[in-house]
Amino acid sequence: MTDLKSLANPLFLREDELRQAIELLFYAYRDFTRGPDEILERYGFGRAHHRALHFISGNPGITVAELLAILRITKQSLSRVLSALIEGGFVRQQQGTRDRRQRQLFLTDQGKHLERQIATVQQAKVAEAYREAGAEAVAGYRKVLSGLIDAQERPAILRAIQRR
Amino acid sequence: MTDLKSLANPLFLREDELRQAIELLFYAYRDFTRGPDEILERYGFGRAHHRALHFISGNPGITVAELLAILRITKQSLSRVLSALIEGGFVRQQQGTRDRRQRQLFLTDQGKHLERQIATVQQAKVAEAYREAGAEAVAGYRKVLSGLIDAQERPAILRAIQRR
DNA sequence: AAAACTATGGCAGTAGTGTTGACATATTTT
DNA sequence: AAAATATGTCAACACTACTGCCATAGTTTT
Repeated sequence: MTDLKSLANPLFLREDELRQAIELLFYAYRDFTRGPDEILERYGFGRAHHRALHFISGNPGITVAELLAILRITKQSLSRVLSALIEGGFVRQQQGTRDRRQRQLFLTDQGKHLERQIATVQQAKVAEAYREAGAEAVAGYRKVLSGLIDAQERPAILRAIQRR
Repeated sequence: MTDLKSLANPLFLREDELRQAIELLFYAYRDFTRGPDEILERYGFGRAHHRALHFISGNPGITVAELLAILRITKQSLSRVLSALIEGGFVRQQQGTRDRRQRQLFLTDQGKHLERQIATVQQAKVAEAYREAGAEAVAGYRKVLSGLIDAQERPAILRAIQRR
Protein backbone atom coordinates (compact mmCIF):
# COMPACT_ATOMS: atom_id res chain seq x y z
CA MET A 1 0.00 0.00 0.00
CA THR A 2 2.80 2.34 0.83
CA ASP A 3 4.48 1.42 -2.39
CA LEU A 4 1.35 2.00 -4.38
CA LYS A 5 0.98 5.42 -2.88
CA SER A 6 4.51 6.52 -3.57
CA LEU A 7 4.35 5.12 -7.06
CA ALA A 8 1.20 7.01 -7.77
CA ASN A 9 2.56 10.25 -6.42
CA PRO A 10 6.18 10.62 -5.45
CA LEU A 11 5.29 13.74 -3.52
CA PHE A 12 2.75 12.01 -1.41
CA LEU A 13 4.41 12.62 1.85
CA ARG A 14 4.27 9.79 4.24
CA GLU A 15 4.72 10.55 7.85
CA ASP A 16 7.91 8.49 7.89
CA GLU A 17 9.48 10.74 5.31
CA LEU A 18 8.59 13.81 7.27
CA ARG A 19 9.97 12.34 10.46
CA GLN A 20 13.18 11.55 8.65
CA ALA A 21 13.47 15.11 7.46
CA ILE A 22 13.03 16.40 10.98
CA GLU A 23 15.51 13.99 12.51
CA LEU A 24 18.09 14.69 9.84
CA LEU A 25 17.89 18.35 10.72
CA PHE A 26 18.32 17.53 14.38
CA TYR A 27 21.35 15.30 13.90
CA ALA A 28 23.01 17.61 11.38
CA TYR A 29 22.57 20.61 13.62
CA ARG A 30 23.79 18.68 16.62
CA ASP A 31 27.00 17.66 14.93
CA PHE A 32 27.52 20.86 13.00
CA THR A 33 27.72 22.99 16.12
CA ARG A 34 30.20 20.81 17.92
CA GLY A 35 33.38 21.99 16.22
CA PRO A 36 32.74 25.66 17.01
CA ASP A 37 31.77 24.86 20.56
CA GLU A 38 35.19 23.43 21.25
CA ILE A 39 37.03 26.47 19.91
CA LEU A 40 34.75 28.90 21.70
CA GLU A 41 35.26 27.14 24.98
CA ARG A 42 38.95 28.09 24.94
CA TYR A 43 37.92 31.72 24.91
CA GLY A 44 35.20 31.31 27.50
CA PHE A 45 32.55 31.99 24.90
CA GLY A 46 29.48 30.09 23.80
CA ARG A 47 27.33 29.74 20.75
CA ALA A 48 25.66 33.07 21.19
CA HIS A 49 29.03 34.78 20.95
CA HIS A 50 29.75 32.95 17.75
CA ARG A 51 26.47 33.93 16.18
CA ALA A 52 27.21 37.57 16.92
CA LEU A 53 30.73 37.30 15.53
CA HIS A 54 29.43 35.57 12.45
CA PHE A 55 26.83 38.14 11.54
CA ILE A 56 29.01 41.11 12.39
CA SER A 57 31.68 39.60 10.21
CA GLY A 58 29.30 39.28 7.29
CA ASN A 59 27.71 42.67 7.87
CA PRO A 60 30.35 45.10 9.08
CA GLY A 61 28.76 48.19 10.55
CA ILE A 62 25.53 46.38 11.41
CA THR A 63 23.53 48.12 14.11
CA VAL A 64 22.39 46.53 17.33
CA ALA A 65 18.77 46.61 16.21
CA GLU A 66 19.58 44.86 12.96
CA LEU A 67 21.52 42.18 14.74
CA LEU A 68 18.65 41.67 17.17
CA ALA A 69 16.29 41.14 14.25
CA ILE A 70 18.53 38.48 12.77
CA LEU A 71 19.19 36.59 15.96
CA ARG A 72 15.65 36.97 17.29
CA ILE A 73 16.69 37.31 20.85
CA THR A 74 16.05 40.06 23.34
CA LYS A 75 18.13 43.15 23.79
CA GLN A 76 19.28 41.94 27.13
CA SER A 77 20.45 38.58 25.82
CA LEU A 78 22.47 40.25 23.09
CA SER A 79 23.76 42.90 25.42
CA ARG A 80 25.53 40.42 27.63
CA VAL A 81 27.13 38.73 24.69
CA LEU A 82 28.19 41.97 23.01
CA SER A 83 29.62 43.38 26.21
CA ALA A 84 31.80 40.32 26.60
CA LEU A 85 32.99 40.52 23.02
CA ILE A 86 33.76 44.21 23.31
CA GLU A 87 35.46 43.82 26.64
CA GLY A 88 37.60 41.03 25.22
CA GLY A 89 38.58 43.17 22.26
CA PHE A 90 36.82 41.09 19.61
CA VAL A 91 34.22 43.68 18.62
CA ARG A 92 34.29 47.44 18.55
CA GLN A 93 31.44 49.91 18.40
CA GLN A 94 31.30 53.11 16.44
CA GLN A 95 28.71 55.80 16.71
CA GLY A 96 26.36 55.72 13.74
CA THR A 97 27.11 58.29 11.06
CA ARG A 98 23.58 58.79 9.83
CA ASP A 99 21.97 58.42 13.26
CA ARG A 100 24.28 59.01 16.15
CA ARG A 101 22.13 56.98 18.53
CA GLN A 102 23.11 53.85 16.71
CA ARG A 103 26.18 51.83 17.55
CA GLN A 104 27.60 50.24 14.47
CA LEU A 105 29.44 47.00 15.13
CA PHE A 106 32.73 45.86 13.65
CA LEU A 107 35.13 43.03 14.32
CA THR A 108 38.60 43.96 15.51
CA ASP A 109 41.56 42.10 14.06
CA GLN A 110 41.37 39.74 16.99
CA GLY A 111 37.66 39.25 16.34
CA LYS A 112 38.30 38.55 12.69
CA HIS A 113 40.86 36.00 13.65
CA LEU A 114 38.50 34.12 15.95
CA GLU A 115 35.66 34.29 13.47
CA ARG A 116 37.93 32.98 10.75
CA GLN A 117 39.11 30.15 12.92
CA ILE A 118 35.58 28.93 13.52
CA ALA A 119 34.40 29.60 10.00
CA THR A 120 37.21 27.50 8.63
CA VAL A 121 36.10 24.48 10.63
CA GLN A 122 32.47 24.84 9.68
CA GLN A 123 33.18 25.61 6.06
CA ALA A 124 35.37 22.56 5.76
CA LYS A 125 32.52 20.43 7.04
CA VAL A 126 30.03 21.94 4.61
CA ALA A 127 32.49 21.74 1.75
CA GLU A 128 32.94 18.04 2.33
CA ALA A 129 29.22 17.40 2.56
CA TYR A 130 28.70 19.41 -0.61
CA ARG A 131 31.38 17.54 -2.51
CA GLU A 132 30.03 14.18 -1.45
CA ALA A 133 26.50 15.14 -2.34
CA GLY A 134 27.13 16.83 -5.68
CA ALA A 135 25.96 20.06 -7.23
CA GLU A 136 22.41 18.96 -7.80
CA ALA A 137 21.97 17.92 -4.21
CA VAL A 138 23.32 21.26 -3.07
CA ALA A 139 20.62 23.05 -5.01
CA GLY A 140 18.04 20.82 -3.36
CA TYR A 141 19.44 21.46 0.09
CA ARG A 142 19.14 25.16 -0.49
CA LYS A 143 15.63 24.92 -1.81
CA VAL A 144 14.28 22.89 1.06
CA LEU A 145 15.99 24.89 3.79
CA SER A 146 14.78 28.10 2.20
CA GLY A 147 11.29 26.70 2.41
CA LEU A 148 11.68 26.16 6.13
CA ILE A 149 12.36 29.83 6.73
CA ASP A 150 9.31 31.83 7.74
CA ALA A 151 7.54 32.77 4.54
CA GLN A 152 7.14 36.36 5.58
CA GLU A 153 10.83 37.04 6.01
CA ARG A 154 12.07 34.60 3.44
CA PRO A 155 12.56 37.07 0.60
CA ALA A 156 14.52 39.49 2.74
CA ILE A 157 16.69 36.78 4.22
CA LEU A 158 17.42 35.15 0.88
CA ARG A 159 18.35 38.51 -0.50
CA ALA A 160 20.66 39.17 2.41
CA ILE A 161 22.28 35.77 2.12
CA GLN A 162 22.88 35.98 -1.60
CA ARG A 163 23.85 39.59 -1.62
CA ARG A 164 27.54 38.99 -1.38
CA MET B 1 37.46 35.52 -11.79
CA THR B 2 34.81 34.05 -9.62
CA ASP B 3 32.81 33.23 -12.70
CA LEU B 4 35.72 31.58 -14.38
CA LYS B 5 36.28 29.41 -11.38
CA SER B 6 32.72 28.26 -11.10
CA LEU B 7 32.50 27.64 -14.83
CA ALA B 8 35.60 25.53 -14.73
CA ASN B 9 34.38 23.53 -11.78
CA PRO B 10 30.85 23.85 -10.49
CA LEU B 11 31.92 22.22 -7.28
CA PHE B 12 34.64 24.68 -6.63
CA LEU B 13 33.27 25.99 -3.43
CA ARG B 14 33.57 29.67 -2.96
CA GLU B 15 33.47 30.95 0.54
CA ASP B 16 30.24 32.79 -0.20
CA GLU B 17 28.49 29.58 -1.04
CA LEU B 18 29.67 27.97 2.14
CA ARG B 19 28.56 30.94 4.20
CA GLN B 20 25.17 30.74 2.57
CA ALA B 21 24.88 27.09 3.44
CA ILE B 22 25.69 27.84 7.05
CA GLU B 23 23.31 30.74 7.34
CA LEU B 24 20.50 28.81 5.70
CA LEU B 25 20.90 26.16 8.35
CA PHE B 26 20.81 28.79 11.07
CA TYR B 27 17.67 30.50 9.78
CA ALA B 28 15.85 27.28 9.01
CA TYR B 29 16.59 25.89 12.44
CA ARG B 30 15.62 29.14 14.08
CA ASP B 31 12.22 29.21 12.43
CA PHE B 32 11.62 25.50 12.52
CA THR B 33 11.79 25.34 16.28
CA ARG B 34 9.47 28.22 16.92
CA GLY B 35 6.16 26.44 16.44
CA PRO B 36 7.00 23.71 18.93
CA ASP B 37 8.34 26.21 21.42
CA GLU B 38 4.98 27.92 21.62
CA ILE B 39 3.08 24.71 22.25
CA LEU B 40 5.58 23.49 24.80
CA GLU B 41 5.40 26.70 26.72
CA ARG B 42 1.77 26.05 27.54
CA TYR B 43 2.84 22.90 29.31
CA GLY B 44 5.81 24.49 31.02
CA PHE B 45 8.17 22.46 28.89
CA GLY B 46 11.08 23.37 26.62
CA ARG B 47 12.88 21.98 23.65
CA ALA B 48 14.66 19.32 25.62
CA HIS B 49 11.32 17.88 26.66
CA HIS B 50 10.21 17.79 23.07
CA ARG B 51 13.33 16.01 21.93
CA ALA B 52 12.74 13.33 24.54
CA LEU B 53 9.07 12.97 23.57
CA HIS B 54 10.02 12.79 19.92
CA PHE B 55 12.55 10.02 20.25
CA ILE B 56 10.51 8.01 22.73
CA SER B 57 7.60 8.29 20.35
CA GLY B 58 9.65 6.95 17.48
CA ASN B 59 11.34 4.30 19.59
CA PRO B 60 8.89 2.97 22.14
CA GLY B 61 10.66 1.03 24.85
CA ILE B 62 13.94 2.89 24.29
CA THR B 63 16.26 2.72 27.28
CA VAL B 64 17.72 5.70 29.07
CA ALA B 65 21.21 4.90 27.79
CA GLU B 66 20.03 4.74 24.20
CA LEU B 67 18.23 8.04 24.53
CA LEU B 68 21.34 9.63 26.03
CA ALA B 69 23.38 8.49 23.06
CA ILE B 70 20.95 10.08 20.64
CA LEU B 71 20.59 13.37 22.43
CA ARG B 72 24.24 13.61 23.41
CA ILE B 73 23.57 15.22 26.72
CA THR B 74 24.52 14.13 30.18
CA LYS B 75 22.56 11.78 32.37
CA GLN B 76 21.75 14.63 34.68
CA SER B 77 20.34 16.83 31.93
CA LEU B 78 18.11 14.06 30.69
CA SER B 79 17.14 13.07 34.19
CA ARG B 80 15.59 16.44 34.93
CA VAL B 81 13.65 16.38 31.71
CA LEU B 82 12.48 12.80 32.09
CA SER B 83 11.42 13.33 35.68
CA ALA B 84 9.25 16.24 34.63
CA LEU B 85 7.69 14.24 31.81
CA ILE B 86 7.04 11.28 34.07
CA GLU B 87 5.67 13.43 36.86
CA GLY B 88 3.36 15.16 34.40
CA GLY B 89 2.11 11.83 33.12
CA PHE B 90 3.54 12.14 29.62
CA VAL B 91 6.04 9.31 29.87
CA ARG B 92 6.01 6.07 31.78
CA GLN B 93 8.86 3.75 32.64
CA GLN B 94 8.84 0.02 32.64
CA GLN B 95 11.47 -2.26 33.99
CA GLY B 96 13.46 -3.88 31.20
CA THR B 97 12.42 -7.41 30.37
CA ARG B 98 15.78 -8.68 29.22
CA ASP B 99 17.78 -6.62 31.72
CA ARG B 100 15.84 -5.53 34.76
CA ARG B 101 18.24 -2.66 35.48
CA GLN B 102 17.00 -0.89 32.41
CA ARG B 103 14.02 1.42 32.39
CA GLN B 104 12.26 1.28 29.10
CA LEU B 105 10.46 4.44 28.16
CA PHE B 106 7.02 4.79 26.65
CA LEU B 107 4.65 7.65 25.98
CA THR B 108 1.36 7.63 27.83
CA ASP B 109 -1.77 8.58 25.93
CA GLN B 110 -1.30 12.12 27.15
CA GLY B 111 2.30 12.03 25.97
CA LYS B 112 1.27 10.73 22.59
CA HIS B 113 -1.23 13.52 22.30
CA LEU B 114 1.34 16.21 23.03
CA GLU B 115 3.91 14.65 20.74
CA ARG B 116 1.34 14.41 17.99
CA GLN B 117 0.33 18.02 18.45
CA ILE B 118 3.90 19.23 17.96
CA ALA B 119 4.72 16.76 15.24
CA THR B 120 1.72 17.92 13.25
CA VAL B 121 2.96 21.49 13.24
CA GLN B 122 6.49 20.55 12.26
CA GLN B 123 5.43 18.02 9.69
CA ALA B 124 3.14 20.51 8.04
CA LYS B 125 6.05 22.89 7.71
CA VAL B 126 8.32 20.26 6.22
CA ALA B 127 5.60 18.99 3.94
CA GLU B 128 5.11 22.44 2.52
CA ALA B 129 8.81 22.99 2.03
CA TYR B 130 9.07 19.59 0.37
CA ARG B 131 6.19 20.27 -1.97
CA GLU B 132 7.52 23.64 -2.97
CA ALA B 133 10.98 22.25 -3.57
CA GLY B 134 10.07 19.09 -5.42
CA ALA B 135 11.17 15.48 -5.15
CA GLU B 136 14.62 16.01 -6.55
CA ALA B 137 15.38 18.79 -4.11
CA VAL B 138 14.23 16.59 -1.26
CA ALA B 139 16.78 13.97 -2.23
CA GLY B 140 19.46 16.65 -2.25
CA TYR B 141 18.41 17.97 1.14
CA ARG B 142 18.74 14.50 2.57
CA LYS B 143 22.11 13.91 0.97
CA VAL B 144 23.68 17.12 2.21
CA LEU B 145 22.29 16.90 5.73
CA SER B 146 23.43 13.29 5.95
CA GLY B 147 26.89 14.50 5.05
CA LEU B 148 26.84 16.92 7.95
CA ILE B 149 26.32 14.13 10.46
CA ASP B 150 29.51 12.86 12.05
CA ALA B 151 30.97 10.35 9.66
CA GLN B 152 31.57 7.82 12.38
CA GLU B 153 27.97 7.55 13.44
CA ARG B 154 26.42 8.32 10.11
CA PRO B 155 25.71 4.75 9.05
CA ALA B 156 24.03 3.87 12.32
CA ILE B 157 21.95 7.02 12.36
CA LEU B 158 20.84 6.68 8.76
CA ARG B 159 19.87 3.11 9.43
CA ALA B 160 17.87 4.15 12.46
CA ILE B 161 16.14 6.94 10.60
CA GLN B 162 15.20 4.82 7.63
CA ARG B 163 14.35 1.77 9.63
CA ARG B 164 10.68 2.55 9.79
C1' DA C 1 11.32 74.86 21.81
C1' DA C 2 8.67 71.18 23.94
C1' DA C 3 6.89 66.67 23.50
C1' DA C 4 7.03 62.27 21.71
C1' DC C 5 9.46 58.72 19.89
C1' DT C 6 13.65 55.75 18.98
C1' DA C 7 18.19 53.31 19.75
C1' DT C 8 20.78 51.73 23.01
C1' DG C 9 22.26 50.23 27.63
C1' DG C 10 21.80 48.58 32.34
C1' DC C 11 19.72 46.27 36.50
C1' DA C 12 17.18 42.62 38.96
C1' DG C 13 15.07 38.45 38.84
C1' DT C 14 13.74 33.99 36.73
C1' DA C 15 13.82 29.75 33.73
C1' DG C 16 15.57 26.11 30.73
C1' DT C 17 19.33 23.47 29.38
C1' DG C 18 23.62 22.08 29.70
C1' DT C 19 27.97 20.70 32.45
C1' DT C 20 31.00 17.99 36.23
C1' DG C 21 31.81 15.05 40.06
C1' DA C 22 30.52 12.18 43.67
C1' DC C 23 27.76 8.71 45.42
C1' DA C 24 23.91 5.03 45.82
C1' DT C 25 21.22 1.00 44.30
C1' DA C 26 19.89 -2.83 41.73
C1' DT C 27 21.24 -6.15 38.54
C1' DT C 28 24.14 -8.73 35.45
C1' DT C 29 28.53 -10.62 34.17
C1' DT C 30 32.84 -12.67 35.16
C1' DA D 1 32.22 -13.07 45.57
C1' DA D 2 33.94 -9.33 42.78
C1' DA D 3 33.62 -6.41 38.96
C1' DA D 4 31.05 -4.10 35.73
C1' DT D 5 26.75 -1.94 34.10
C1' DA D 6 22.26 0.82 34.02
C1' DT D 7 20.09 4.01 36.28
C1' DG D 8 19.12 7.70 39.58
C1' DT D 9 20.21 11.59 42.57
C1' DC D 10 22.50 15.50 44.88
C1' DA D 11 25.13 19.75 44.76
C1' DA D 12 27.17 23.29 42.29
C1' DC D 13 27.99 25.89 38.31
C1' DA D 14 27.66 28.16 33.42
C1' DC D 15 25.38 29.79 29.36
C1' DT D 16 21.54 31.50 27.10
C1' DA D 17 17.27 33.04 27.07
C1' DC D 18 13.28 35.65 29.09
C1' DT D 19 10.48 39.82 31.48
C1' DG D 20 9.91 44.24 33.42
C1' DC D 21 11.64 48.54 34.69
C1' DC D 22 14.39 52.53 34.22
C1' DA D 23 17.96 55.77 32.13
C1' DT D 24 20.29 58.43 28.52
C1' DA D 25 21.20 60.34 24.20
C1' DG D 26 19.59 61.66 19.97
C1' DT D 27 15.85 62.31 16.35
C1' DT D 28 11.33 63.49 14.78
C1' DT D 29 6.97 65.62 15.31
C1' DT D 30 4.03 69.08 16.80
